[in-house]
Amino acid sequence: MHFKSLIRSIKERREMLQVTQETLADLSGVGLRTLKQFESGKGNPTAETLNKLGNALGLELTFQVKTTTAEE
Amino acid sequence: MHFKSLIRSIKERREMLQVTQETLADLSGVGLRTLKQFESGKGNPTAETLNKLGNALGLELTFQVKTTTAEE
DNA sequence: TTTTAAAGTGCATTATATGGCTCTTTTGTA
DNA sequence: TACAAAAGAGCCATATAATGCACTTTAAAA
Repeated sequence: MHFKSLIRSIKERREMLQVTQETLADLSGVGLRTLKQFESGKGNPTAETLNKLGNALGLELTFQVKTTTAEE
Repeated sequence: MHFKSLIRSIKERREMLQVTQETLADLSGVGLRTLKQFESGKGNPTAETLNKLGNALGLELTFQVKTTTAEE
């Protein structure tokens, strides 16, 4: 699934800030169980949930125009 | 809700490309009913649904680091 | 090692997103 | 105006996201 990269962003940012899943769950208002699911590669988060997590980590969920440059 | 801006992106892009809701629904695989809901300001789309719509429109769902005014 | 905090999982319940069908409202055009 | 296409909304069945609780696994420190 595509949101894997979104979750990766969450996880990387969380770890960069040295915040535990539990703390992030508390700060964001997202259930710990839910956050664990995402970071272990499962689930299909809603925009609201992604926003909550993003807000707590200083990340903003956006649509970017895909520039058809080369590959990655 | 925050995903309003995401939906706005979808809608603006769709209209810019002169694609109807129905066509976008077909192209993206998202139900027409669901797309209508979003564009009329309701609902809480999942990452998967946002991705489907984004893919059909050349938009990519990403997390951006929030820069408060000046930073690098 | 042993201990312990953090992370991951199974199960059950509740809340809600999805999507088809149908009808109404809005909008653009002749 | 009138008409047709597009957009919006109500109803509702189904699928699944969110969540808590209890348990297991992992990893890092003592």
